[in-house]
Amino acid sequence: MMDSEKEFLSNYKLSDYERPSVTSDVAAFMVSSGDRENYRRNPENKLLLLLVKRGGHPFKDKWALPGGFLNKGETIEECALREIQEETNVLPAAIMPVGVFSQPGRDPRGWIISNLFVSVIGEESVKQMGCDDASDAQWFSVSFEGDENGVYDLTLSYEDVELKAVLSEEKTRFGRTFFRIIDSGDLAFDHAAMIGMALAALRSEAKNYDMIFDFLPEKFTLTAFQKVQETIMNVSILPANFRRMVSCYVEETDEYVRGEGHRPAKLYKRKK
Amino acid sequence: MMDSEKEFLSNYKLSDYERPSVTSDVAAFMVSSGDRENYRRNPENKLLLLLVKRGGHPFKDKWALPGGFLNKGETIEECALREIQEETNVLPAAIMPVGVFSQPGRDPRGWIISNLFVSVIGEESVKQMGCDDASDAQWFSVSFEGDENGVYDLTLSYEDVELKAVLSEEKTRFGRTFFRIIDSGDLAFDHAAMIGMALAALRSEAKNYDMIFDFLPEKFTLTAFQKVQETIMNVSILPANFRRMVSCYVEETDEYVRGEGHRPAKLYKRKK
DNA sequence: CAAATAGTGTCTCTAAGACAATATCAC
DNA sequence: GTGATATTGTCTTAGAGACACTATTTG
Repeated sequence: MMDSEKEFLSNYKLSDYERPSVTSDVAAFMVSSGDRENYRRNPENKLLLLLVKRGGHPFKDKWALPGGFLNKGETIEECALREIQEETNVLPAAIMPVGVFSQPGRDPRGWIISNLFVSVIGEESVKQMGCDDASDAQWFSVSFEGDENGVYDLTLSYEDVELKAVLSEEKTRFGRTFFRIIDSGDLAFDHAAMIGMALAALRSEAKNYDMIFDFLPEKFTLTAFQKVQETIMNVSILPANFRRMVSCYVEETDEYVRGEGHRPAKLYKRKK
Repeated sequence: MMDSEKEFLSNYKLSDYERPSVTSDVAAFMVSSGDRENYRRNPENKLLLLLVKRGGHPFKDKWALPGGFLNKGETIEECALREIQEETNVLPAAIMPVGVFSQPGRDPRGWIISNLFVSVIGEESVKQMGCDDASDAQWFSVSFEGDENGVYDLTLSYEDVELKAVLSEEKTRFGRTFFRIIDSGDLAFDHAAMIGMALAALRSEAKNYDMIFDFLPEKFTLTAFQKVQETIMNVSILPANFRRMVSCYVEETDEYVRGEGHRPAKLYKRKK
């Protein structure tokens, strides 16, 4: 007879059942300001996603989201932060949970459940760390557009590497969107579907402006702010309206950006 | 030397690392129409949550969300649906993922990660299955209100059982809300925090109207629709405005509800 | 008729989109 | 001055909240 909880727990064994391995994978995004085509024109922005080239089987030489196995004593969030720091040397300010992937057979190595996160990294912090072109981790520029039937083309490109995947958008009864893989391209595992969900989560979150600050340095112009928003959402916004909408989230500084070949822009910072 | 992926996988072993146990837990909600205080007055609604009384250690005789361990070969969603069906004999139309709880030490039995889902069950289907008062599974009526400091009182009551927990609302950098337990009341594990998150997810989702239909029978009056919405969101809405807002989600039938002591109401059904 | 809910019409206010106009710099 | 961005002002429109009003039934 075991009466006390203490006694019960000291005799308790979890190990009779088979257990899955658990991973955290991260879709880390960055917005980079590209080159300017003209000395006085503002640069175009690109949305970048970090991928790592797999060195071993399975999916050897294919590209995958960074991630790794959960260690005992850490949360899945800590695991995600650790993995992204190992790849980039940057510790992101925050990560956002996107979903759990537990479909049997999704990983040929066995029973593996993956927790997907989105993280946002500022261009500044990545530049400081330098970028090793020979590394197996690279930032790919993202293009993700859907047609009226919910078929999305995902194109990821970095120098002469171009990964193309095709996804089909599905809705759950609760209105959540997820993606079914039509063509995985050269992406490992079910990571094409993960990237789709991560992009959808990123775009939906970007409406709140709050997360946009993670892409920006401490002080920024409203135009830079707007370009980041437009790049993520893949839309264009009239400057007058954008300024009105974000006015309650930012406050002026007394600094300006000069020497750009046109009217100087006031620098703002996040309010509160 | 292993060159082929096939060869690699046939030799691959996942079992060298310790692995966590994984569960799916479900916050199953129902809206019941209570008694009417007056022969011609419409009944008040109550939001109900299904809890099970724990028969064994740990947390023996405390109340918990229904849930159980993930089996090999099923997704966490299938596991959640299976668990809710085992407890209620009802298979919900849909479940919604809410979050993953992986804090070390959250379960005294060991390393256990829990996937939380919300499900919505129609009053009709529960009534059909009958309700066993001697069962260890019971529907508790929910009260969940916060003050201006983000401190929430969660009260769950069923007959003479009253569970009271206190939670503090926290925001992640990405604007997600979660809850820290101040006082767990008589709820097992970290389930008080889970219930808080489930309620927040339910309320946020209820804004879309879509999920409200899962609480309703196939044909319903607009007033019934509105009461469900008001019960979940804990707000009150002017009928004229509510009708305007939902008009695009419903379509008329030619049936009426008569004999209620006042003007008959037209029955509607979900559009498309 | 009284009590209650069912259902409609319309005023106002606000937030977002469109667009015009002005301001200011580097060259 | 020219070419570019920065910044402001205002018209319009869509949607939500408030509220007054009418309609219909049962006891």
